[in-house]
Amino acid sequence: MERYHSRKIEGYWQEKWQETELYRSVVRPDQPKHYALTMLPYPSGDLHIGHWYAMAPSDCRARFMRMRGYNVLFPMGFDAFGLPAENAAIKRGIHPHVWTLQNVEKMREQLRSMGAMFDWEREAVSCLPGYYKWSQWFFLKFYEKGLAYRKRSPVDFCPQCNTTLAREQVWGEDRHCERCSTPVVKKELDQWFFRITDYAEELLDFSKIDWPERVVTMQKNWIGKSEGAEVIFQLETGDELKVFTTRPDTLWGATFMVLAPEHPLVEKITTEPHRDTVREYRRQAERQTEIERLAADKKKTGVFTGAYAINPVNSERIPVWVADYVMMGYGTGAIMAVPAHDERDLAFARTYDLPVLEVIKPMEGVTADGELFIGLEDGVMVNSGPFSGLPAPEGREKVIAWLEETGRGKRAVNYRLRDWLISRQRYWGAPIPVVYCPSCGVVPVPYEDLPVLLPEDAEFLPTGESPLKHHKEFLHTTCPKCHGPAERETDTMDTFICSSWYQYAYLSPYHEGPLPFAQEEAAYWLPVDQYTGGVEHACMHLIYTRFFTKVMRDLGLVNFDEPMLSLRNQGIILGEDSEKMSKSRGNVIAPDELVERYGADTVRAYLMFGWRWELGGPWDSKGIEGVYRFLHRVWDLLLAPVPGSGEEGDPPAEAIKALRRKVHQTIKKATDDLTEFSFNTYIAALMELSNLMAKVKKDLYQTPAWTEAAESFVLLLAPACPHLAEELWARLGREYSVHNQAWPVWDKELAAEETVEIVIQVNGKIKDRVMIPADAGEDEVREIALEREVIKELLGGKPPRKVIYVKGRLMNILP
RNA sequence: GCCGAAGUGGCGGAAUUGGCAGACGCAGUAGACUCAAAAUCUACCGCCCUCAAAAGCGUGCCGGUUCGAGUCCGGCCUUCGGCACCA
Repeated sequence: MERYHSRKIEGYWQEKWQETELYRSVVRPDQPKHYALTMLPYPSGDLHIGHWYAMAPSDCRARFMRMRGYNVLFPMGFDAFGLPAENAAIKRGIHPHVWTLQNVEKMREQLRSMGAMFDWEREAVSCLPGYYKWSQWFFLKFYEKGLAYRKRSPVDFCPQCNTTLAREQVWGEDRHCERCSTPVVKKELDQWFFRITDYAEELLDFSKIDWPERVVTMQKNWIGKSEGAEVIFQLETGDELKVFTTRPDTLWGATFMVLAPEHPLVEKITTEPHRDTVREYRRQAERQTEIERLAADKKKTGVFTGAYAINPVNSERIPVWVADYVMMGYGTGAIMAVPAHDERDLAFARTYDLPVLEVIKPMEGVTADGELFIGLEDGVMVNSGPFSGLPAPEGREKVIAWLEETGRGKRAVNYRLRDWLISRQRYWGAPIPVVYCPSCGVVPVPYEDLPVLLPEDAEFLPTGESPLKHHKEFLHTTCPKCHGPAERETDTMDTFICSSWYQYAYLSPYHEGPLPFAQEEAAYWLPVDQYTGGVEHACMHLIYTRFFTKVMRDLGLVNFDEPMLSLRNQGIILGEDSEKMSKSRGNVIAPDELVERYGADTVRAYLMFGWRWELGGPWDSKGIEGVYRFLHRVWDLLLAPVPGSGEEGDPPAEAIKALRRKVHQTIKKATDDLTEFSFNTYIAALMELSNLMAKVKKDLYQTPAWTEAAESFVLLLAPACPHLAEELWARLGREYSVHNQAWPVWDKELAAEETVEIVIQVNGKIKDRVMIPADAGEDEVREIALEREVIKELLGGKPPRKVIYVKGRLMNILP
C-alpha cells in the first residue's frame, strides 16, 4: 500500500484549495461571523519557527470555528515599514522598497507552505501607498481633533537606530532601545505626539474585553494611575508652586519642598547667595541624565535655593530645594517632602539634616516597622491641627475637600502614561503629512493630496536626521494655504501607527473611497473576535490599537470601544539548548527544513502538542519524530485494509460499544480543548483515539462503528492537519472538501461509561478497586464495598463509623 | 522594592477544579521480526526496599483546613517576565 507522503499531498491540496477559492471569506449576513486575527509579521525575509508557533495553532482554532458553523475571516499581511529594511539598504545597497517586497514575496510562499486558511485576497502590506495613504489620513484626523501636536521636549533617542523612540520602546533598567538594545540618550527636539493620555482613564477599563490577566496588569501598571491632590504652595517670592501628592493627609508633615532640576521656577526663585551652586547642580544633573543614568546607587543629592514656601495648612515657612530625585516629567515636577512618611524624602532629610515631623501614627494594635511609619496608608493623623485624630484614609478625603473650599488645591489624578512620540528620523516609513510655511505655520496636507509619497531616490544614510531632509524635491513644496514656498515635514511616522489599524485595513485593502475601509465589510466583520500574538506587545501595539479604536469611535468610524474582544498569547519556542534562538548561538530551527523533511502537518501538530501554548519552551527534535510517527500510523490505520475482514462472524458487541464511546468522548474532549486553546491535550486525545482504533481494527474494520470512528477522526484532525485530513477524506471516498464539513457532535449517551471503576478507601488510603454500573446509587456501592474481602478484614466485623461516597469515583470508609 | 506568572518522573506535559497523581508523547529497558542494522510491532517504565509481593515515600519548602489537598488557606524559597527615585 502507498505510504504517507506529506510533500506530495500537501502541494496538491494547497493548489486545489487555491483553485477552488476554499478560503475566500465573503460577507454572509445570514451566517454568524468570526474574525480571527493573528499578529502580522514584519517581512524580515525568513519565516521562523516563532511565526509558525504563533500562526499554526491560531489557524487551527480558526478552522475549528469554521467547522462549527461560523463564517470565519482569517487574514494575513505585512508590517512592512521599519528599520531593518533601511539598515539592509545601508549595508548592502539594496533599496528598502525592493528588499521589503522581495521579502514579502518570499514570506508569502513560506506562509503558504503552512497550509493556513488565510484569505490572500485581503492581504495588506503597510508600506504600499494605498495603505499608508490611510495611515496619513489618520494622522490628519488626529490633528483635526487636537490629538496630534508638535512639541519641543527632551526625548529618548537611540544612537544606534538614529531616531527618537516612544516611551514604550525604551525598555529595562538601563533604558535601552527595544529593537537594538542600545541604551538611549536624551535629546531636546521638536517632535510630533499623539495625545494618548487623553484616553488614559478609558484605557484602564477592561470590562468589555476578555484579555489575559497578565496583559491587563501590565497595561494598568503602564498607565499607572494615582489619585490624590494638587496643592498650591505660596512662595515668598510671590510665585505659586503646585505639587502633586497622593497623601494630602500628610500635609502637616511637609518640612521642605523639592523641585526637579529642570523645573522652570528654579532660576527665578533662587536667591543670589545660592545662584552659583544651584546652576552648577543643574548643569551636573543635565550631564548626568545624558551620560549615565545607570548610577543606581540611589544616593540623594540636592541643593538649597534660598527660597522659602509657606505650607498652606499651617503657614510654616519651609525651605525649597532642588534635587534630581524629583522628575520633571511626572506630576508638576515638584513635590512637598514629608520625610516622616516617605522613604525617599527621609533619605534626603537625613543627608541634609532637614527636620522630620511625624503626622501619622499607626492605629492601635498595629506596630510600625521602624521608629517612623513609612509608606503605609492606614493610620491616624496627629500633629495636624483640626484634622488630628482622623483615620488617614478619611483624612485624605477631608483634606482634599478643605483644600478645594479654601482654594488652596484640588483633587487630582496623575498618570504615568506619556503621550505617544510618533516622529522617526528615518526614511522607511510613512511621511508625516504636514507642511511648514513661513507665513501660515504648520499646515496639514489636504486630504485630497494624500498620499504624501515617499520618494524612491533618497539617500538613506544614518545621520540622526531624517534622510528626507536632504531630498530637495521632497523637502521644497508649496503651502497648501497660501501657495507660497514651504517645506515638508521630513520625519516619518512610527510603524506602530500602521499596525494600530491593520485589522481594519484587511476588510478592504488599499481602499479607495472617502473612508479607510469599506463600511459594509466593517458592519459585518468587526470587531475582531479572537486575537492571538506575543505578550511582548502588551504595552506597545496592544495599547496603541486600543487607543486608535477609541479615537475611531469618537470620529464615528466604528461603533464599539475595543478592537479585539478576546486575546490569547502564545509563548516562545527556545532552541534545543533552552536559550533564545539566535543566529549567533547557532540554535535556530528553520521551519522550511522541517516542512521539507516531515511535512507541514507534522510541524503544525508538533507545535500544538509539544508545549502548553501560552508557555512555550525548548525545541525537541526527537519530539517531532513522535508526531511524525503518529501521522504515519494514522495513515495506515485508516487506509490499510485488514485481510479477510468481515468474513468471520459478528464483531463483538462490547468492542463496538467501547469504540463508539471513545469516539464520542474524543469529540467532546477535542471540542472543549480547542475552545480553550488547549492544543496539546487536543492532539493527545486524537492519539488516544487512534490507539484504541488500532487495538480494535482487526475485529471492527468496515463495520459501521469503524466507519463512524474513521470519519470522526478525520474531521477532528482537520483543523490541526488540514492536508492529511483532506487526503484521508478523499481516500475514504468522501466529497471535497473536509474543510467544508460540520464539526462532529458528541452524543452524551454514547459517550457515557456503562461501568466505572471506583476506588475504595479506608481512612483515606486506597485499599481496593471495584467495577460498578455507572448509574449505581450510594447504597448499592456501599453494599458491594462492604462485602469485599479486604474491606471486611480491615473493618473487623464492625459497622463503619462513616462512609463518604463520590459518585462514580470513590468510596471512603471510616472505621 | 512593587506587580504578575510558573515550580508535578530523566524530559515536554496531563489531572473533569477538593476525590485513582503522572493521560499523551519523548528518552530508556527487554523481547519479536531481520544474516545484520534501520524502520515497525509487543511489554515494562516515579522513588525506595525486594527474587517477588506487600508495606512505605512522592506534585519547590514549612505549617493549616478537610474523611480526603498537585488543587483551598497562612508563611517562606527558587526561576522567568514587567515596572521602578512616579511623589
